[in-house]
Amino acid sequence: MHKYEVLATDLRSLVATMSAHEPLPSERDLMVRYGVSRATVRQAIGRLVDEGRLYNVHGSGTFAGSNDLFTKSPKLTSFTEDMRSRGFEPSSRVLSVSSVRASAATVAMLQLDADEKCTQIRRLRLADGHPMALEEVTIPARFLEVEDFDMTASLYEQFAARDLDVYRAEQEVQAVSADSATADLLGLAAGGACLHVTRVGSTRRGLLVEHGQTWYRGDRYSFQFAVTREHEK
Amino acid sequence: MHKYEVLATDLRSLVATMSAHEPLPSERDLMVRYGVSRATVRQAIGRLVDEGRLYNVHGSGTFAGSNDLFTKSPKLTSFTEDMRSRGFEPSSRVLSVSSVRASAATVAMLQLDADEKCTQIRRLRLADGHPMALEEVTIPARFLEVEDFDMTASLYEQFAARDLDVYRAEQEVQAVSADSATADLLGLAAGGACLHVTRVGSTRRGLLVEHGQTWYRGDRYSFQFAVTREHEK
DNA sequence: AAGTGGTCTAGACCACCGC
DNA sequence: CGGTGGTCTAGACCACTTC
Repeated sequence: MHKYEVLATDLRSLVATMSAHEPLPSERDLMVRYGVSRATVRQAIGRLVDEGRLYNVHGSGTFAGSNDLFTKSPKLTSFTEDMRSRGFEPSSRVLSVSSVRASAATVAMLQLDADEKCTQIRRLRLADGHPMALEEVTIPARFLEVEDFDMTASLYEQFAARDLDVYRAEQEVQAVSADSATADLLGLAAGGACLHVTRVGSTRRGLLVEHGQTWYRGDRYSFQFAVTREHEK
Repeated sequence: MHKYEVLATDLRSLVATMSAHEPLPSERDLMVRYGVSRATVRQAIGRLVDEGRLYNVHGSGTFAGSNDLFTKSPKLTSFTEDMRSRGFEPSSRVLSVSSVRASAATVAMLQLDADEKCTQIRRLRLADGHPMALEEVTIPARFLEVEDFDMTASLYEQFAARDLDVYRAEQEVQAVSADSATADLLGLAAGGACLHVTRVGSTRRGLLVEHGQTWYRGDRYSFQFAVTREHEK
């Protein structure tokens, strides 16, 4: 455990007890209190600023953030983590596991050879036993063969076991009307609105590992995140 | 212009000429080349990592990222900026500017007093002259009075003129079916899918400035962003 | 073992804010 | 003016990868 992590953890607790716009002790104050250098203090504070818990005002101080609603910045989460954090108990029903040749879209997204063999998994994702999303994931077979897929384990665990941890994903979100097959599976009226998410997952080293599509029930699922302006002021 | 910004700009150009997974010169190399300290080099590189242009591998090096499609992290943009970056020419048609009492939702979102007077603006947003989104923004009247709203200027410019630059926004995205009035305005079939975005905008100091709702045409608008795992490894 | 990024120190000066 | 955060330096040692 590094010093800035210890400090960041401490500050998180401190900030939790503070009200909005209340000032944090100054950086120079914190460095003597914790017996660390200012760079270390700043690294810890920077972390909390990224999390939306603090904000800096040049020349004035560092202050507690204002919103406790959904302060978090967007993070890569699995369906399981996502549902747990929303207070649902996740489960899933595997609809099919098959060997397919990559579609043109997958070839482009994952930069594959034309018609490369892939493993495709379709799952119905449930929250507290009710359909929440329909998911289709396509993975180059050289990363995961059909016969190696373990229906009882999470996909990301299986990636991790192969040293293919998905670290970064690019997502595209769109509103669509459910076709009848999708609506059926999700328990939605035909033509009901769905949140359609396309995802390309890659490892920390940029290896493109998975191409996923998910259709979330529009009436049960929403997606939250914070955005900021890039320029500092 | 600070040194790390100069370096970051230089590195952005360099990275643009590199192919995926190609190694960047080492940090120690860059510090002698540019005559700066290692901390400065790391600040510049850190910036580019945040932008998705580079990634670090502890013990091995820093490398060019892999995707040129939509590498950017989510940023706060105005409709105007958003459309321009997609290659459309934005315009808008003001539907109404009115004085309203804050709805329960707005009161909660902006932490207002009950029934506080607000200015509400409804606009149809166009891209290349075609309807793209319907937008409704509610602003406490103490920030912007109805009679002070300038229909010819951008809303964010008017905020800026009052030192109320929106720096951070929390958004919630959902798929909904358009009601008939909305569908009419957007030129959509009744019940067509819309991307519904709720936004709470705040200044750098956390002052809650605006509560907005936007309905984007599902068939013309999508929303892209990258996410990463939070833990470093 | 050599080279890389990750953490950390103990300073310094600058830019900005509030009194 | 004093205090604050923002930038920068010139080191040091650690952890990790590669050979």
